[in-house]
Amino acid sequence: MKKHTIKDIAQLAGVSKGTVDRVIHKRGKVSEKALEKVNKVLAEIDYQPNLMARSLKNNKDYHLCALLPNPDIDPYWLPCKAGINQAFNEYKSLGITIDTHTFDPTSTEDFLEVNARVLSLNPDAVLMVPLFFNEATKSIKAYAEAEILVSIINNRIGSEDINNFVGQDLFQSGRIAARLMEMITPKDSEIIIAHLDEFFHNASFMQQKEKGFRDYFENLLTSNYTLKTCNSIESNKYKTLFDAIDSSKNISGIFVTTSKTYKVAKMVENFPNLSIKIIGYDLLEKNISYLNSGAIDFLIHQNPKQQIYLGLSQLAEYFLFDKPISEEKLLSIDIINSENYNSYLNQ
Amino acid sequence: MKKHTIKDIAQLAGVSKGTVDRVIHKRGKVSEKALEKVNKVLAEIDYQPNLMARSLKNNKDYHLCALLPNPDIDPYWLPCKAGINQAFNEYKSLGITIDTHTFDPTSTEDFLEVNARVLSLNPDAVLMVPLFFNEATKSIKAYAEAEILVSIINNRIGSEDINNFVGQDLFQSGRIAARLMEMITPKDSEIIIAHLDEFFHNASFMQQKEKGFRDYFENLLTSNYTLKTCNSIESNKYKTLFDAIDSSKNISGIFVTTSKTYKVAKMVENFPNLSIKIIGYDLLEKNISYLNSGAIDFLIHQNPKQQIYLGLSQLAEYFLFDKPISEEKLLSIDIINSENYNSYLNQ
DNA sequence: ATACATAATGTGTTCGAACACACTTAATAA
DNA sequence: TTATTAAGTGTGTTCGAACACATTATGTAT
Repeated sequence: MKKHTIKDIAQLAGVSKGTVDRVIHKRGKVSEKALEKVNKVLAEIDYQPNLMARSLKNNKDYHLCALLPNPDIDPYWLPCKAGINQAFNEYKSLGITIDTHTFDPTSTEDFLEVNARVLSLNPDAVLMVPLFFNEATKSIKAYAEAEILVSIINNRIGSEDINNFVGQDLFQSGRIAARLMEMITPKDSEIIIAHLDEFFHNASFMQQKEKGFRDYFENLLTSNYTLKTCNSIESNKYKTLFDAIDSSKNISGIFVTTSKTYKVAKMVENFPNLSIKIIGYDLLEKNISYLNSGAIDFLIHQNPKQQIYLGLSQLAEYFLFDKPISEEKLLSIDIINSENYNSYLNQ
Repeated sequence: MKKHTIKDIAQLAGVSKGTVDRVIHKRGKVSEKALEKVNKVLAEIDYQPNLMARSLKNNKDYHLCALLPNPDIDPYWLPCKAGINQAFNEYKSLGITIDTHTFDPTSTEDFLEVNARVLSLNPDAVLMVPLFFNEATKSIKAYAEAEILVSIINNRIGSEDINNFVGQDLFQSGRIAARLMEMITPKDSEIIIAHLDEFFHNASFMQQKEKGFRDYFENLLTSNYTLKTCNSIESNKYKTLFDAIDSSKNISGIFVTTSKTYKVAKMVENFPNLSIKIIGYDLLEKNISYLNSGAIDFLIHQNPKQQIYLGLSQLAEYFLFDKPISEEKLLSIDIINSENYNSYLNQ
């Protein structure tokens, strides 16, 4: 398993390295005889170009922009900073620069504005959380026209100009929650699917989870749960959810489709006589605290840190080593309880 | 954030690149005046050597050996092949070769023999599953004397000559199982901890899981489960476990500390009147099949593929880019049910 | 002052791929 | 026949770090 260089091949084929180079890169200007000689050698050996040398010769700096919601407004995005740093440290000595731009997740205007700013920086690629469908589609088109690669994470939206998606299968995520819920609640009891989010843009993602959740229970032959959906928003102090619990004293579980699971855990404290199991999303500090106290039973980990790290590293390796970018990278969907959350925080 | 090269630094400091090189590598033969000038420049800028150039100049081939139990004998190790391939493909163009050596997990002699063979190959590093404590310790010492790096995965054993461990916290893994078991079994019922393994060397690892499992239940204030330990081996058709279930009609759960969980699921089919929850280990085909049928409730994923991949890639990046090797890398401990196993198989 | 050692410094080459450029050959037109 | 073009081929340089080697300064002994 010797390592062959272009020089080796040239010698074996009895031509110069220039000719070998032209054959390999199909630059033409090669006689049939020479082409044949080189191809014969190439067929015999397994030529693997030295990526270090290639990359050194190229010696370009690549500029990536990460575009995500402001973690101060939605703490779900907090771990992303660590993911970006990890990618930054890994690739900074290889000619990759990464900078972060955050936008207000409550404002489509801000989203567009930040995108315009990023576009004007003319980076080589953008990694974006496409929170708002219409605005994201528009921005992505603009990037494509400027020949800027676009990867998206967390929320899958369709577009021909997207090179790469990293995230989870939300429908399946709902099914996982349903299976867990089935295991810890009494048969045929009543379960609430709670959508807690002031951000309307999350609607479609919450619904995918709900669909998966309902799908699981609909296909259960051995039991007959009652599922109720409840939309509830903070500005209303989540009154709809409170009323739903209050009116029916038969609720055994609540599936919270967003990271605001801790709000539900807190609310349930008002009903000490009820035994309500709670399954929700994301390793926010407050969620973990309720997980530890037993108020929350399971969390599903959407792993924003890993999402952004994988998205960035795919882009970096594409530029540096020509590695193909996978169109879609689905992360594992992690089930979290009070005993294993710690093993994920240190990842 | 300009990229500085040695030539840049030389120019800024008013010396030659040779002098800068001597300062950076502390090779001596530099006058105090020159040293000062160069250090001043180095303090001002953030010099990051170009790893591509460094690695190209080095242009060494590094040889890694992976040493693991034969997957045909213990299917737990089956996914490792994919992990090795992944690392191989990632690093083959960068001058890393990896070859795999398997040993019979029932034979300490074979383990020693394979280790001797690997030693005679004189690789740069060995990634080993140290199945047998004494024999592994001995082999590791031999590698260290030959100045061969040693990483271990899956089973942590202590030794000064080990550079790196990748695996899981088995005690915590037992606690996770316990928490799950608590959630799906009635209070104060009887639970069996089943050690199913013909390989005596696994004893200590099974015991760590048992300790964690018991630790969780011992610290429970609100309930009082009865835990029984049961060692059972195949050559005896797992009769001890059968008798344990048969004698007490009050068993609500079995925690299987090995990947042979499917054996227990199969056995429980003989007791259709009992409702016994089963929690065990590893994504073997047979285990997944019982997970789908509902006979197994949870599996804990020990992720052998990821373990071996991470171990190998740490070694590769150490040789190629001088990245420090972390002494210990603890993987997340994944909880698997019938709905999320698929998201792990595609990782 | 000259010879000679040693310290200090600078220059040149290498790694492999990529590509610019110079050169050779053959073919065609004037 | 000579000039001209195009096709084909080979040579040389670059990327940045590492290090061998050549060269220059500085000192000490004779």
